[in-house]
Amino acid sequence: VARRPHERALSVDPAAVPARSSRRRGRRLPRAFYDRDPLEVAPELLGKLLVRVEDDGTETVARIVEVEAYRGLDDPASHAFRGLTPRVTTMFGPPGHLYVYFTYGMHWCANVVCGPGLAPGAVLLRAGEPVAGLDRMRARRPKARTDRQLASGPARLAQALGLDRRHDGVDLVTGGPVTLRDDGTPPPEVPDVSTRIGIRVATDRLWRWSDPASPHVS
DNA sequence: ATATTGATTCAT
DNA sequence: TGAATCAATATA
Repeated sequence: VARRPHERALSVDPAAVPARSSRRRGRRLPRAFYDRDPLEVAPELLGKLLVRVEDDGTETVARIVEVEAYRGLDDPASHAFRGLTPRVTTMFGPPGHLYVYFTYGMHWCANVVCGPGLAPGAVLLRAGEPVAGLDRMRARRPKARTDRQLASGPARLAQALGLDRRHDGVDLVTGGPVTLRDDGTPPPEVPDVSTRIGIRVATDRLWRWSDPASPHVS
């Protein structure tokens, strides 16, 4: 039985249409994305969306504009370098989980655990551009005098999204309070590359990447 | 340039 | 049990 054009258009299954948030926020990154060396993953994280969903359903979203790679085996600056300790348990687990640590007596920083396999690597999320939930971010970061200061810095980013000890180990892939999404924005073709910040060892490695076009880099 | 702040780790 | 370390921020 032949269908008229307008009937065709109406034959789309509504259940096949992505949910609103999925359409707007793009697609969740699959496990395989993380299951690689952090040096490969890190620059590809630029442009991705870090999405925090609170218990009441509120979303705060930041676009990643600055990252640093840390490896375990051969990287003295990595928390995993000296082997498995209680703090770095998440880094030694499977890729695609969030590793959140406490530093300088007051700050939390969020990392993405990479691979390959159970190799203890991670990418530190150093800065983001606020995309949604700005009011919530401002409330969490009362000391930010401008919106640029909301998430430009690893501890600022974590604070803006309300990330702390509770989120260490959360799975970014299977759906939960924190996810990473690809809305089609490609990483910069030519990212800025530089040495990592705030470390005292292995300072010569060019393992920091940022978006040269973003004013939100730390 | 400097004060802040406390968990984590390793060495007694 | 104690000292050293620490992938930062805010204010001056």
